[in-house]
Amino acid sequence: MDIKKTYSISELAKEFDVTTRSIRFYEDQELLRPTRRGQTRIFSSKDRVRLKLILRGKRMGFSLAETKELFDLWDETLSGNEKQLLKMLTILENKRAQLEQQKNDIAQAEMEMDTAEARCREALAELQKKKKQQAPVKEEARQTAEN
Amino acid sequence: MDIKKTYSISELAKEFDVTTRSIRFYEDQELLRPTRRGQTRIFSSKDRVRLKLILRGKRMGFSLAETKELFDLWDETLSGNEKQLLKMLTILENKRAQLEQQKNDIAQAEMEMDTAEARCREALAELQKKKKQQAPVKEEARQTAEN
DNA sequence: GATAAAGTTTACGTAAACGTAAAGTAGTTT
DNA sequence: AAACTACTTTACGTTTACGTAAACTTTATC
Repeated sequence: MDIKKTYSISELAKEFDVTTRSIRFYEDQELLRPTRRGQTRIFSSKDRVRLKLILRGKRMGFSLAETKELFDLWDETLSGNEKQLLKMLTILENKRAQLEQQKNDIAQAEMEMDTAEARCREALAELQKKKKQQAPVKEEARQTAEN
Repeated sequence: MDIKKTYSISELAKEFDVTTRSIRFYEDQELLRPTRRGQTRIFSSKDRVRLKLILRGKRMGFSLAETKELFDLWDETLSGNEKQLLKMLTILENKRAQLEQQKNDIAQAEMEMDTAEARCREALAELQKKKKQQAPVKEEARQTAEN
């Protein structure tokens, strides 16, 4: 199905640029459930997907506990009990609200960064003007320097 | 001219739903710089804005250190040194890249939540069908119960 | 068969972001 | 004046998410 069936710990660590320590920690917290050959961990492509989700969750500001809760809930829905299904739906709604908030936050931040950048560029332009007054440059030289 | 000139610590705490402990911590970390009347803190509307920014930063997954760095850099640009201005511009570019990443993450998450929700609803529909088969209900009764 | 390479467990350490007493001050209400 | 309220400082405690070192095993290579 996927590109590959199993992965070693360092393969995953390299691919996602995390330490093996982190991966072991995620297993300890029961976010990953690798099998074993001897004492060596063997990760499935499902584990790989989960790792990807964990890291995306982190970038979005989710704690490992939150992510684990989602994983567990999702697993429970697969053995479809009605109560779990309904709970999952409400949690999904909550998460959606969170995402909306984040989108607003990002939009705001982008606007403020626009004005901040504009002010920076203005200030820089001012400095350039002063420089020119102090040390005016011949036209020919300026043309090449502006490149 | 804002709504008000100064704020007490508990006013801000209430407005933004944080503890006074947190606000004092932010001051300790030099993200806020309230003045004092005696030993009592007095927050300006600038502090209020910064608090808002701090909290938004947190929601976006920024550490207090990151936010402080931005504050400090911004302050330095106001006393416009060229080097600082250029540094600010490059940092702004980095932040923009971060925001792009976050927007991608959010979009991905939304898609996956869509499919997750769909599966939940399907599973629920299946359960409803089984229920009906086990205990079929009279039409009239169902009509009112469905409300 | 020595040695390196990649894996393991155990366990103490750490940075961030507060929580939570404890104990004191300053103003103001009864 | 006693009590209440809002504020303060000091300082130790806690959770999260790993870092880091020490001391093995297992497997591949020279």
